[in-house]
Amino acid sequence: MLEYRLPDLDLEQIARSGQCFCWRALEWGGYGVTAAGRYLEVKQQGDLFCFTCAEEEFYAFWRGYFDLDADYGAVKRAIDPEDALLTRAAAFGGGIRLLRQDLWEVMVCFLLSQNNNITRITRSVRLLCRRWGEHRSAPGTRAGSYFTFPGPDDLAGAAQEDFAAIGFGYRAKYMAALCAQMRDGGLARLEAELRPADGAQAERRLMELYGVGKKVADCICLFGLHKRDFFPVDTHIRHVLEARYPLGFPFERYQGSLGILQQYLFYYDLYHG
DNA sequence: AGCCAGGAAGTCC
DNA sequence: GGACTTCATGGC
Repeated sequence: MLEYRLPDLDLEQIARSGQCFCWRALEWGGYGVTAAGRYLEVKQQGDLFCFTCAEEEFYAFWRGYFDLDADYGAVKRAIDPEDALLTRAAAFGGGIRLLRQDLWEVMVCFLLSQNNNITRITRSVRLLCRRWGEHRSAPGTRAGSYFTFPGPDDLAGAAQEDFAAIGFGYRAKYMAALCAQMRDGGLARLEAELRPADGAQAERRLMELYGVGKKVADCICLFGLHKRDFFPVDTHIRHVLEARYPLGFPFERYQGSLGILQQYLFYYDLYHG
């Protein structure tokens, strides 16, 4: 059990932020986090966090996952104090961080996200993992075991109908096509192409995938490739931009952290009273 | 309480 | 511009 005091981090906000769909709220107040074949339980009390992993694994993986090397306080301080909405949004959802998630997991989750809601996406992902993921034991955690997120090769035996049956709806055909393309090294080749690419190239390449339009491609770039200047525009953000930034959002001013501000605005629009 | 309509982090044709 | 799957959600 590891304990750290960490700034600018709020587990509940991240869990509800809609950037990840593999977190589970546990009865005792902690969260079970599945990512890239690993599992961790973490509990927050104020700015004090208890992690179930060993220090070694924390530094090797989870520190990066939670993006703990980035200075979110600096991002918030750089917000124009005359921008009342952004200031309020950052105060309201200031515990959100951009997780460094697994690319494949993000691709699948956001392929599912179109015309869908967070609750239902989470449910579909849970069913996907339970059916095709690997059941592993997790000593030192309260749950004791977890299911990994199945990779494209794990899903070789899954048909379009199987995806439809776990709530994918009409998106099942996108998922089947994605799995077919990403099997047998396809995913590794795509990732090798995307990582070094600039934002525009990565976005264009992702949009070639069936079922991936600009919005989903932008989410994959932001959450799956950690390209921090993507600013996905969905129905909520579109509404905010139209209502609150009639002269245009100051994209140039916030180069380098646009994705974080997008998260603050999205979360604020979704949950503030 | 139980039903029903509108809507959900959009994309394809 | 219309169709698309399904279902949690809120209004009545």
